[in-house]
Amino acid sequence: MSFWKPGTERPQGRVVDDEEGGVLFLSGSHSSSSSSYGYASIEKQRQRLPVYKYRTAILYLVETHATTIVVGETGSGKTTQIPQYLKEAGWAAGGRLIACTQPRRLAVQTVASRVAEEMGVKLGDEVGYTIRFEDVTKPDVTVLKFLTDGVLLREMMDDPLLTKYSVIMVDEAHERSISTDILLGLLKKIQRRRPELRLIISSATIEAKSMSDFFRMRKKRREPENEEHGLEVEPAILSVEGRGFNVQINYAEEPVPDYVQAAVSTVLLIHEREPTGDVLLFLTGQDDIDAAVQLLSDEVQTNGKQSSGLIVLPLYSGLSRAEQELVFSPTPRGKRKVVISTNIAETSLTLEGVVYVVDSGFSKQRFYNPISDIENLVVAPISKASARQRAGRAGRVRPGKCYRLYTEEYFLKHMSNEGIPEIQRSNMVSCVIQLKALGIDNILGFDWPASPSPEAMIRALEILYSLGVLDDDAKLTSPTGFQVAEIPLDPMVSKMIIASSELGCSQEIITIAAVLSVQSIWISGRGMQKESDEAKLRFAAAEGDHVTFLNIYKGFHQSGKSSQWCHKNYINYHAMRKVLEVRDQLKRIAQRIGLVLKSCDGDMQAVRKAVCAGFFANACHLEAYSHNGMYKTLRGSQEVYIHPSSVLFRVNPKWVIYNSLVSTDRQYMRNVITIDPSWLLEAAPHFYQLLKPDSLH
DNA sequence: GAGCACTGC
Repeated sequence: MSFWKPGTERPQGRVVDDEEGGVLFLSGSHSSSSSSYGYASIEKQRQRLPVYKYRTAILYLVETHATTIVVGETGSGKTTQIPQYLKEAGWAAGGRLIACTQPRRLAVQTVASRVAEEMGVKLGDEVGYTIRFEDVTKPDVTVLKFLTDGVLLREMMDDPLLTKYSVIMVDEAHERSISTDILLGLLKKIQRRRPELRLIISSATIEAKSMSDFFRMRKKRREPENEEHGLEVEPAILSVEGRGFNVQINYAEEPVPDYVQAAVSTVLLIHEREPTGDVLLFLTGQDDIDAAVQLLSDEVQTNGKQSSGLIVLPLYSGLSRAEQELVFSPTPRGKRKVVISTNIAETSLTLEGVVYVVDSGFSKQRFYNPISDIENLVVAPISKASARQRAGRAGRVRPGKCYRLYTEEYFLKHMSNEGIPEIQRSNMVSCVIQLKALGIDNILGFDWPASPSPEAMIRALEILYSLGVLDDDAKLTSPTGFQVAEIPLDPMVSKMIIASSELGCSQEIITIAAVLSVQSIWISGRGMQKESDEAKLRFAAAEGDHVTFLNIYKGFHQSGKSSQWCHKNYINYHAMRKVLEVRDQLKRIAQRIGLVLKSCDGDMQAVRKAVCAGFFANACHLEAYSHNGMYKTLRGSQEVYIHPSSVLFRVNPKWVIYNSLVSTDRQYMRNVITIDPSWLLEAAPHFYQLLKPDSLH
């Protein structure tokens, strides 16, 4: 094991043990084995959670502070217990509600049902939840409401001050998702108008200090509003220890030249030298993972003796439901499971039984370039916070070990403390329209927990202006702007839907919008390319991918929404169910905002014009001299190609519009449709007026 | 002839 030096034993050997270790939030004492078996009443179990001994403190802080920040590691029980404490203390009296937000739907559902169970009530009565497509609450009965932060943002459109809530707990704030950040910015504004509202920001990392700075109330001269309420303006910070076990950290002695290879060797070393316990290996994406699975499987084949007993399983979101579920099956006696995963296992999924974590130090991250208006997925180094989170995955059942495929020096000196918040890595178009719809006029002056770049904001304003969603004063136009804001999709898609109402093809366009909003309706898999491609040809339309989607939807509908039909045609049944759900929601919204639901009965010109009305900015022209299918974007003369998965691949029509770009070695257009260039001037005269008329021929 | 980290309304 010369490649590795033994882990540097830190004080208490905790996961959160680095140079900032002693700061303020780490309570040293924690029970290392509080899990016990056998019967215990729910009440006893609740009292055994680390958060229980802070119950009085938390309630006191919430009573006396506008904002309370709770730093708690996984297993502290904060998410399930704090809402119950608040209810027990009377915060839900008088028809008020307590809200607890989560970034993900699954978490909302599981936490809500757990809390309902602990309280001995039926889910949907006193304890309920709301996620997109599912509202499991009862008016005047539900007092504890769990919801995604996105849903709470939507609720603000009807009730900007969130008047029915007495306390709002924003959980997992350290993940810094876009909707969490918007929510935090808006909640800060609400606090000024509603000093009686209490906020609890719950986070797993030590970033609490910057969060505290953000929520510090400025004292206004002459009107010490909050002092009248007897509230502290300074947020309170409380730290609750977790219930994880010690994780011993090991670093690479030297930087590794190839992390996939190093990861595979490390897994084999663990298998050879360490006692039983499953291994979780973090890589960046499907390519890495498939390569590692292959290398390990080869090893098992050729070197059977040492590596027998290894069960190697890949895990990423693109896998089918059944393939994903394999990783949760219990490891047979005498075997060792190795799960090779993307970041999905860092936050979204929890694997029990993991004792060893191998961390490559990388993940795929989205970056947005506001100059080219292109979002890219890039393999980038993770932050210290992520590294700790990954390591913690080894300490859920018993003390574990984490092998970092980078040096300690690299960790200490070169890794950033926190990742870049998503809002600084994304296109801001949806964000801007949401704020506008909530009446925030001065978008550029909005007080964010982390500010997006001015370039990204300006680019978003430009795009929204060209869509006719914002006017010269950057106010929402009526009705288009307000309608776009009501539709929970990218504004370009929303604009397409609105245009389809006038063009008489809204039934078709709503179907297309629903298909575009799911990841992929095709079954992916390396072994079945050929069959899958042949199936695609059965639906292929000369106009392009959007019309092909219509053909598929029609076939699915005519089959009676049959899963066998999907299977036969290499179409993902679950994705199609999702399409139906989204389509239903869009239909309801369209009716509510006064759009005409109408079918164009096969007039695909209307459909193409509607696509044009939303996506005119993505128009491309085939280069005349090009023999390899090179297109240039009209707007920026960017070099782009039709993606091989498109039905128009190798067809290469002269004029196309794409739905999105995928950047690898080239820029590929995904989901492409043919257009007539004269429609561009019709759809967006202001946008294309500078182009010479002859350039459109 | 290529490939989609992960969420969410």
